[in-house]
Amino acid sequence: MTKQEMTTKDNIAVFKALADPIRLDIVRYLNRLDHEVACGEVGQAMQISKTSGSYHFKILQEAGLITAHKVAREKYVALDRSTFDHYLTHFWQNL
Amino acid sequence: MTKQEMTTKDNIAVFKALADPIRLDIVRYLNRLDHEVACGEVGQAMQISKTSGSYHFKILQEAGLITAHKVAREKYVALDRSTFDHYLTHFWQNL
DNA sequence: ATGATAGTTCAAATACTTTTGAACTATCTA
DNA sequence: TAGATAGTTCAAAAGTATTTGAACTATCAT
Repeated sequence: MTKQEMTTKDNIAVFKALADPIRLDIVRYLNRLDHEVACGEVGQAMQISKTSGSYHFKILQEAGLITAHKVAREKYVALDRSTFDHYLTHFWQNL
Repeated sequence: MTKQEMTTKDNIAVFKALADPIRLDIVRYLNRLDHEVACGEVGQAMQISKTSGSYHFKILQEAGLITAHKVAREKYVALDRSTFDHYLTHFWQNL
């Protein structure tokens, strides 16, 4: 996706995803660890149910804030720092 | 407010404020103009009712994203770029 | 003083987000 | 194969956010 193709929609999805205390905690956790972690481990650390975890990871993923890949039973997630950089760090450039 | 006093709450208010298409449009408008504008002018440009405008400006103001001061009947608003810089541009430092 | 303009407040209505538990798929371990 | 574990999906319930119109305050112009 090029800069010219950026829409308000993308922007909004990113800010919506970050506008929640649980999801911001997940982001903090993944940032500290700085490597792939299974959803279950994160969910336990956040003390949320697996259903709630599944919901929040989906929102972060759809906003492009995390990458995910499944290995057998487990889904490993990590921050996609390029998305943070694009929409936050370079906010004024991409507004 | 010092960096040490930053709470999740502030963070969330900023992201919530930006997680709305109308408010993001207001931010774009104020960014382009880059000077104080009366709420009414912005509201007209956004094609929203004055009640809706009042609501959205309040949310932006409470998040610290705009400054406002009243001159007689009119309320003039402008972006508070330091808040954007703090929470967006320097996101990782203040996470 | 009267009438218009800028903005706020309130409460009701609508729309959207999040949580919950049960049922489900797929994988693992014994 | 049976039972456990990781995660998803669904629908209902609960919780929030947004819009609306009417009533209001304060200022402005005649």
